[in-house]
Amino acid sequence: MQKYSGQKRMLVATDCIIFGFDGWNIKLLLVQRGLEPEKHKWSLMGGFIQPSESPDDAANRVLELRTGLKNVYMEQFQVFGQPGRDPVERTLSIAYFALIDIHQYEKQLSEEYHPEWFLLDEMPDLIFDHVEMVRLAKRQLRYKAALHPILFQLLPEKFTIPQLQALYEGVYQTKFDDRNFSRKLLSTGLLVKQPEKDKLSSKKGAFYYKLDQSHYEENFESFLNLVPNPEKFF
Amino acid sequence: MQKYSGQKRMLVATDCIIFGFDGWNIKLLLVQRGLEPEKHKWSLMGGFIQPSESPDDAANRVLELRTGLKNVYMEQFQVFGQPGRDPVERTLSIAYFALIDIHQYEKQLSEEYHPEWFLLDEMPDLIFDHVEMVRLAKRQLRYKAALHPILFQLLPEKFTIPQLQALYEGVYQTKFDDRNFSRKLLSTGLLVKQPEKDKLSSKKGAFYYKLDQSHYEENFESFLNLVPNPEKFF
DNA sequence: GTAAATTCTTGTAAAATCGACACTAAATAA
DNA sequence: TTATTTAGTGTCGATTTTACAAGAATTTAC
Repeated sequence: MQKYSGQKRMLVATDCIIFGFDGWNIKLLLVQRGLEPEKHKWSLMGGFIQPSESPDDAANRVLELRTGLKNVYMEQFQVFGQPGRDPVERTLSIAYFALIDIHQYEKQLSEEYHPEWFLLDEMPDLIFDHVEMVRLAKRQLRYKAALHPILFQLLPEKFTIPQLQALYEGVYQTKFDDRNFSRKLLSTGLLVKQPEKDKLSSKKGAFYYKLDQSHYEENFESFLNLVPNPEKFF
Repeated sequence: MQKYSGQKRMLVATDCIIFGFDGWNIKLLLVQRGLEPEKHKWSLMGGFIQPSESPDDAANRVLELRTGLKNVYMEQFQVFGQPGRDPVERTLSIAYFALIDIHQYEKQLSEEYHPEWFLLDEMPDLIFDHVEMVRLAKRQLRYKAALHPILFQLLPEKFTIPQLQALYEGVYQTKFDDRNFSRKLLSTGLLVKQPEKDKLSSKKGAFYYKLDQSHYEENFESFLNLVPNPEKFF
């Protein structure tokens, strides 16, 4: 194999900010780092890109290895590459954020790395520049979710409108008008009403809905307006 | 220096899709590749990241080296990292797009690498996966410009509303209603009217405007609506 | 077993925004 | 002086958004 001479190679990793939603709060999945330096300190889930892998492959492999989950919504959002960010040696990190249904995860939990969920405002100190990664991932999540229906990925297959609203309110840390929210949501045509109600979280009970999958994929690019004045939140 | 053992290092480059606007059409600045393989074939402007540089530093250095331009609007938008994308050896590329005032460029042109401007639909074959990079950069440009006032970066300091409209029409390959466009634009409060008119491109002459720089920076995150039904164009 | 309480969902009306089209104004060319 | 071109403002109806009200389905309290 030919080589480009006189150039310095470097390690490249992926790190993934994994968001989950437990019905009340947004959470973040963290692990304790398994190797020196900073061993046992909390960290995002990451790993080095292998020779046969694309960055997306690597991010998916790491996610599956650590959580057992496949086919997760994941999006590359930024490269972190300050020369000194990893004190051991020059390492570039491609940051992803992933959205998973927290309950689906609990069943498939991989025990080996004992990951834990943290509330966003109870996050421990993280290694390297991971705090900054989380900050930008939150920002990116707010940005993207203001325009596109990605937050559905955090809910189970069947969910109620009040659940979805609680999720939006968690992401934007504010209250929305219930009446307008549900009407806007239904007018998108993304939801398919189910015959059953969820009777756990309220007296009256709210009907379950599913995503209209084909409609969802077709209209993923078009802009929603579930969040009034989204620029206020960036 | 400690090392992570058992991991494969790789080359990391930046490639930059440079957009310009000549008053009528959007153009792309390309160079002929200076090293084997594919020497002399057309290519985006790129270069390897050096040990002391962040990816942003590298992208700016390459841009200045090739065009003489500093302080250019530039945005990282995607990592390209398929294992076989560079046949010589594993190379990751962090893709940026840049927006420059084509006339300002012409004066500072660096002759060494004889770059050339190409119309988007008269683009030559490019090396590696650069055609795909350009495709995604165009898409990203349309996406971002539908929401945020980035296209101003392609115009000189003083410009007219019809010029700006021509630019938007070039990006989206469509006609907008002149009357609605200018009214929307003025209502953003981003523009400061100048006393002089541009008398070159029309009989009546259109007033020059400048960007209100502080207003521009403050409101960069808020969403515009200069492009009706933007989702149609993605 | 009835009334009160909770909360999900549909209604309504005012306000703001958007888009289609008309028209005026400024300058030049003939 | 008149015709021509084109920049920019006006108007109005349609649509969308927001704020606030009321109705409907349950469950709990007594």
